[in-house]
Amino acid sequence: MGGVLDKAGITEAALRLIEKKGYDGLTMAALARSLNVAPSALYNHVKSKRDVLLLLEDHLASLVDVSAFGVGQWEDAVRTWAWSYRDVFSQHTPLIPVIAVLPVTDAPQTLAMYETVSAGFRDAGFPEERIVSSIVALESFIFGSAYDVTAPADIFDPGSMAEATPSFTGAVRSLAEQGHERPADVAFGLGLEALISGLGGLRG
Amino acid sequence: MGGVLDKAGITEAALRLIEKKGYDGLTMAALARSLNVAPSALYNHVKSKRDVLLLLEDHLASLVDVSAFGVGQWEDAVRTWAWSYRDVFSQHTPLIPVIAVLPVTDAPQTLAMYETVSAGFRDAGFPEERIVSSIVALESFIFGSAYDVTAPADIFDPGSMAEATPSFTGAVRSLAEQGHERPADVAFGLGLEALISGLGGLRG
DNA sequence: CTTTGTAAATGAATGGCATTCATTTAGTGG
DNA sequence: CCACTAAATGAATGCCATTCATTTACAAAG
Repeated sequence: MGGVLDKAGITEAALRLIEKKGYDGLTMAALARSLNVAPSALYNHVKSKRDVLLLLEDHLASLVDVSAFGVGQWEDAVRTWAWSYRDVFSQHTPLIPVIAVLPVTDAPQTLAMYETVSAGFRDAGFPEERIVSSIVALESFIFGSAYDVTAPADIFDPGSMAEATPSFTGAVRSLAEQGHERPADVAFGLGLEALISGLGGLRG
Repeated sequence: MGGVLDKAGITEAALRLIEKKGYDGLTMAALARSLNVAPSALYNHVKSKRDVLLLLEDHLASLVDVSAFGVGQWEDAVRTWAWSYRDVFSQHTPLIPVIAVLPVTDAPQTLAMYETVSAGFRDAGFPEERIVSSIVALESFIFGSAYDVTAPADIFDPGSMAEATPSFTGAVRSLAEQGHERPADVAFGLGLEALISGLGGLRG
């Protein structure tokens, strides 16, 4: 009865499970069941559940669009990359705490993404010693913004505290009246453009 | 045997516990033990463990330094606030997923922080409909950067993949040689200054 | 003082979870 | 045909949050 299982199959099954049941439904038991296998069988292929999350993360990194680096303007490439990166991970926020502490050695697709992005920054004229910091700054913003996408629409409703917080209440109301675009998208666009123009100034 | 427990006491005990054992050590059982009480007793005062995390979050919000708003330049106030905010939550990253989805109604101290910051933005000349988006953009960056502080030093070491990723490897090396400051602080400073100057341009 | 009501604490259960391990099964190369 | 190895099994472990029927302590009302 050798080997219906491997890392690719586990990753795929995990993705299907998450799509159907969300991250709460992603248990080792459920994952095993979806593969018609006993839970303990999974441990022949992954060391722990964290390993599964790591496989997922690296797979998702391969979905991020880096194709604009090397063609056209640096600004446009960063824009495309950042929006795509945020969109992918906004569906997978439980992975963010994992990524944040994940050594890139363990994630080849993620490393490949960094390579493409780094080359794009270098070719755009960034001094070498600022490249990693600039990417990290953008990534931090992207991860934070990914959470933002999942927030409930009324998260900023001050409720009964409205009178005590006039400035904030007014600002929230004003945005709501204005808003056609998703609030999370407005904030992301605003911050991203600020980062692009600010970081762009570091080029030699 | 009425009432040795209340929300303030639970919050304080939880903070002490986290300081000593980290967030892995923060279990309802351990929290109860630290208060000399049975685990089930906690449920007379909080609805769930998530409630405890919520109490913690709101307490931490009160530690964020907003004192610079209303005195001096908007830029300086944002800088002080943002660094302080990041420093506080970099010690409490497990709360970030909670905050991200937390309606402000349930967190009075957090709401108070937003009020002060909003007023600072308004007084600095921000159009009302951009205030919330600007704050959200900054907050997203701050939360993402808080994770960054906790990352291991060698997180970007490409290991055996170094030859396959020359641009990235070079950039990582270059930063390491350069660096006296903590890498997370460099990236945060870079991104924050970019956001401050980019968002500052929205003022009327 | 006693009665009555209420808030708070108890301890025993429940169900879910990741993980471990001794054992079995099934192929593969000598 | 045998020996080795990789993979799957199912039963157990230990930790966890949460629930609930029951008891305890106290305070206010008669």
